[in-house]
Amino acid sequence: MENVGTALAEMTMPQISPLAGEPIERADAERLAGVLKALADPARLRLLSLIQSAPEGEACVCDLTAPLGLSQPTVSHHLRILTEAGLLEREKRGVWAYYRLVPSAIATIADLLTPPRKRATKKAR
Amino acid sequence: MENVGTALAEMTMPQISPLAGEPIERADAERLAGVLKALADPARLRLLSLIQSAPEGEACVCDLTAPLGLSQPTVSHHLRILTEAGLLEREKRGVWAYYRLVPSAIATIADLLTPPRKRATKKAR
DNA sequence: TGCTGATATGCAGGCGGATCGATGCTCCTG
DNA sequence: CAGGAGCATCGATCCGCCTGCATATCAGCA
Repeated sequence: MENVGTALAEMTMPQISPLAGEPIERADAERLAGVLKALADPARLRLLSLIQSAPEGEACVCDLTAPLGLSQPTVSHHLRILTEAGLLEREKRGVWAYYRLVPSAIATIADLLTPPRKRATKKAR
Repeated sequence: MENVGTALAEMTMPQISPLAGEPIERADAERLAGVLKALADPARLRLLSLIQSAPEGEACVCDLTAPLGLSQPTVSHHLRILTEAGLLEREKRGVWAYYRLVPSAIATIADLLTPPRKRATKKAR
C-alpha cells in the first residue's frame, strides 16, 4: 500500500458508499479498508487528536513523542502512515516538520460510513 | 479484544470525539481503534455492503460465501468479528443464521469521526 | 434414532504491522 | 566549517490476524 491518499480521492469522486444500495466492488473495499486501517490504531488516533488540539492545529514530532510514550522513530512511522493515507499534511519549517490534519479527508470517511438515508442527494457539505 | 460492542456503547454515551477540542485518552483511543479495526478489512466491508443490500436487509452465511470468494469458516469468522464489534446482529432461524447490520452503530462511528465544527454542542465530559 | 445440511470452532501456516535501537540526512548555529 | 538538533530510514524482533482445512455442534427430517 504505497499511496492511499490518492485512493481516498478516487473514492471521493465517484462517491462510493459502502452502505448504499449496491454492494461495493473488491477494489473499492480494499481502498476504503486501507484508509480505515490507517485510522484503526490507538497511537494514530491519539496523534490525530493531539495534532488537532494543538495551539495552531499543528504539531511537530518532538511535541508528540512524550504524550504518546513512544519512541521518535515510531511516532515518525505513524505520522508517515497517516500522511500517506491523506489524513495529515506535512510542512517542513527549518529543522522541524509540522503536521496538521486534512479536515476534508476525515469528513469524507465519515461521509462514506454514513448510512444512505442521511446522505440526501449527493455531495453534502 | 473480547467484547468491543460494549466499548462502542461506552463511547456513545460520553460522546467521545477524537477530533474535538481535547486529546483523547489512551483507553478511549483503544476502544475506538478496536471498532475501526473491525471495519478496516476489505472482506468485512464487503460483507456489510452485501448484507445491507440484501432483499430484506439480512443475509445468511450461505449467501455470502460465494460473492466473497472466501471459505465458509472464514466468512463465519468475519461475521463474528463484526458482530462482536456491535456492527451486526445475529438471529438464528432454523438451520440458518441471519445477519443484519445495526444502523446506529455505524452512524455512531461516523459521528465520532466527524470534525468538531459540525458538532456544535461541546460536551465537556 | 440416525442422517444430512448449515454454522461455528480449533488448529496451524503465513504475512503484515507495531515497536525500538542504530544510523543517515538536513538544516540551523556558533 | 564543525557541531548539534530534529526527523526519516533501516534492520530486526515480536505479535496479531487473515485464511483454509478439519472437526464439532445444532436443527430438521426420514
